[in-house]
Amino acid sequence: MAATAVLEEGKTLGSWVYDRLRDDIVTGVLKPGQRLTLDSLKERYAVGITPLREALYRLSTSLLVIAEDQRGFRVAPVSPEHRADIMAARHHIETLALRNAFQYADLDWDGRILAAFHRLKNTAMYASDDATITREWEIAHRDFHQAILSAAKSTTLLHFQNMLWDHAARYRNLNPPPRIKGEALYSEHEALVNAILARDEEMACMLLRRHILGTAGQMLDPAKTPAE
Amino acid sequence: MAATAVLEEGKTLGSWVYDRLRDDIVTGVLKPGQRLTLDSLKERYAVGITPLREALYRLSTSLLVIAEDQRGFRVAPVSPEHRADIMAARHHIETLALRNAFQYADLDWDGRILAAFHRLKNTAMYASDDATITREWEIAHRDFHQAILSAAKSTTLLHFQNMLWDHAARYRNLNPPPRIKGEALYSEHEALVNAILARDEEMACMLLRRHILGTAGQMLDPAKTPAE
DNA sequence: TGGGTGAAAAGTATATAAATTATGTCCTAA
DNA sequence: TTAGGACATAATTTATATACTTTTCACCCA
Repeated sequence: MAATAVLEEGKTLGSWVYDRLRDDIVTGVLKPGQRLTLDSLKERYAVGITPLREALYRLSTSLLVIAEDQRGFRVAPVSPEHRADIMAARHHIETLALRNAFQYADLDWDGRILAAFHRLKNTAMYASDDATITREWEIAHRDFHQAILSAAKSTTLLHFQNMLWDHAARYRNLNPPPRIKGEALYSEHEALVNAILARDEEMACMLLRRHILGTAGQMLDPAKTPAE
Repeated sequence: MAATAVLEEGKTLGSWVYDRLRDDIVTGVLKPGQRLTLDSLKERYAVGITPLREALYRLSTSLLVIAEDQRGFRVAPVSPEHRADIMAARHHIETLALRNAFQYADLDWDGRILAAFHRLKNTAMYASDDATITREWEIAHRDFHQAILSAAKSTTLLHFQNMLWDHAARYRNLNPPPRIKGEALYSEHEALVNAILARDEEMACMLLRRHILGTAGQMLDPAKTPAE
């Protein structure tokens, strides 16, 4: 099971297993609400208990893991309400970060956006089974959205955006949008790029909002999965 | 130096030392940028290295501590720019949370606000030296602001607000506002309470903004310490 | 059925060992 | 003489193994 990821130079086992755990939670390999016993994780990742605990505590602060004193750890549960809350917060935070980015707009920003968009549109979104999202697309997608906000100077907002992204990505992976919707994403991303290149801040914010929250109809039903 | 705080039933040493560390960082006992060697902390708090590391990693996710692989931990540094960023983010997040709270306004909310305000206004802000803020006021102040937002249902925004509060409180403690400014706080808080009781959302948001960011003159100089 | 008991499982903390980073000295070369 | 680099040593961080505590759960008895 364990990916072949290798411990990089200068990194600690704790950081390595932190990345692995976050990844497995976000991709849904570790299920929401699932109990995370140290013994099973120790075996799964082939590391000692100490780095494991350290990684789990780190994840608990970003709410991907729930830690309870004397009772161990479990994957954070999911719910339609929590999903709606995450998406709403993400919309607010990313809008703020985008407006912040517009204040420092320059050609480098445009360049990063164009490069990330180029990669994104040339990366397949669905795996051969048509139901799961590929890892490559997931990475390209994240890089694209980070490029969009990369001119922003507010490290605090960017840190929050980062946290929220993991949660949003988890919901997306747990319930991937239908293929038809997936194809609409291309034009949504493209429109966003064009609005930014044209320095149309209001348009860009509006498009980002729609992109995150989906259309009005979907917003009313928090159980539905809006596009990403 | 160590407070007489005692380990509660059901709590772990790790959680206890986490609270102590956060407290010592926020109150400025542990200085910004200061190196946190495990040996010195082990001695200071009289706990083993394992719970210490777990606590430090938790604090690193909320950016109060910087953790670097193989190089240990240090207290997060401060700067006028970071301070301005924290205050701006706090203003944004708390405004969003306040608007969220207004959606669920009810008499219980009013009651919590009145009770918290009553305690706050009857708690001394400055210690006998006139230069440091008392612990009691700090707690009452935090409780008051949490009461203001307590009707909000967005757990995500409230979580961010919580993180930001610690950072803001640290800056406040590192450079306490002058006594004259401190006395103006009473009326600022009171006006906020009145606006909420009157269900005047726009007024409340405006007052909260001014409360967090201070007056226009102070905003121009990020080195200045606006009121809280 | 319901509650207590005890064994097993799981979490927590310490001490120890291993690996990495930082420090300081000495030597060489300009 | 001094700047720079290599080496050895000390300090520190990281990881493991082990001991200890708490929780969980199945079982038994009332």
